[in-house]
Amino acid sequence: MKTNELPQPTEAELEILTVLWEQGPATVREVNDKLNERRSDGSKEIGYTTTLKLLQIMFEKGLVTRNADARTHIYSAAMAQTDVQRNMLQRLVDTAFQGSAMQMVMQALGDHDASTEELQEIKALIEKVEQLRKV
Amino acid sequence: MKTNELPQPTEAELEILTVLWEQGPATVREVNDKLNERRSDGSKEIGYTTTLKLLQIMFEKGLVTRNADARTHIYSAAMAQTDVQRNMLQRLVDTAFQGSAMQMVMQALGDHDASTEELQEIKALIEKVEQLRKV
DNA sequence: TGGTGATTACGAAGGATTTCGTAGACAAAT
DNA sequence: ATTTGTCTACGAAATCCTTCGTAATCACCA
Repeated sequence: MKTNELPQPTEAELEILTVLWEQGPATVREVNDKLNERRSDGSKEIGYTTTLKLLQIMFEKGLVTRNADARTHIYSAAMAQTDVQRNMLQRLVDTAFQGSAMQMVMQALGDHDASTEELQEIKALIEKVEQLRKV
Repeated sequence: MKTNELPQPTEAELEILTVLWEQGPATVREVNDKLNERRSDGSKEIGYTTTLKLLQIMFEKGLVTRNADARTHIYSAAMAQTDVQRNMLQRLVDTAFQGSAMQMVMQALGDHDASTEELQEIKALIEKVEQLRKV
């Protein structure tokens, strides 16, 4: 397992991590079931051994930990969801927005319909930052 | 060339598109040179035929167009930078933020140091949206 | 005890991405 | 005309990701 590297989960790995973040520690069977539940669309079912193999690889990469005391192992996400989100977002900003996070934010605000509450929340955050800055 | 599909440029493809967006239409040689210029780090130089092959593949995918009138072809980005940014951002929001663009915005605002001007810009945008909503 | 079902480990196939070597065509210069 | 250099096209190697089949192991229970 490499040290000191940012987690760069792939598409399938991110799906599994999302399940673990939502459900907490889980067995392969539980992860696989959840994965197929949220696949309500017509897409093909994911085989059990596919999920198993992915979790084994993720374990080697350090993306998950596992408790192998019992025969049926229990897997857990190795890092907080917000940390992974932060890294993925940073990567997108670097590669697609030439490092300009604000340009990205402007685009997101323009494209998406924020609720009144969300806009208030963002304004509040901005004002908090501004207050901190004035002092 | 497939129709009606969202552009999903890979890492290397995005780098090439960025060059084309910055420079405008360019030859393989020009793209390759720019690619290696911006690689100021210690990473290995990209070979000419590597860039050529990528542009040929991108042409087949419809990511770029080309003028093949002359022996030396001229390549252009097939879509606007903002459109590609929009798609990539949407994809990240869907996969990593469970579709919550606002959660993503909040995280970006929290993580990055926005300048006072940028914060003003964002506030102005929010207020514009709110005004539109009141009417 | 012997069979049934679940679990892990392993390997490998298939596809996509990135890389580059080589061959053939063409143009300019000597 | 021959050489030299640049360009395109093509194929293929190396790597990664996703998928699953198979074999071995274990637990349970009839």
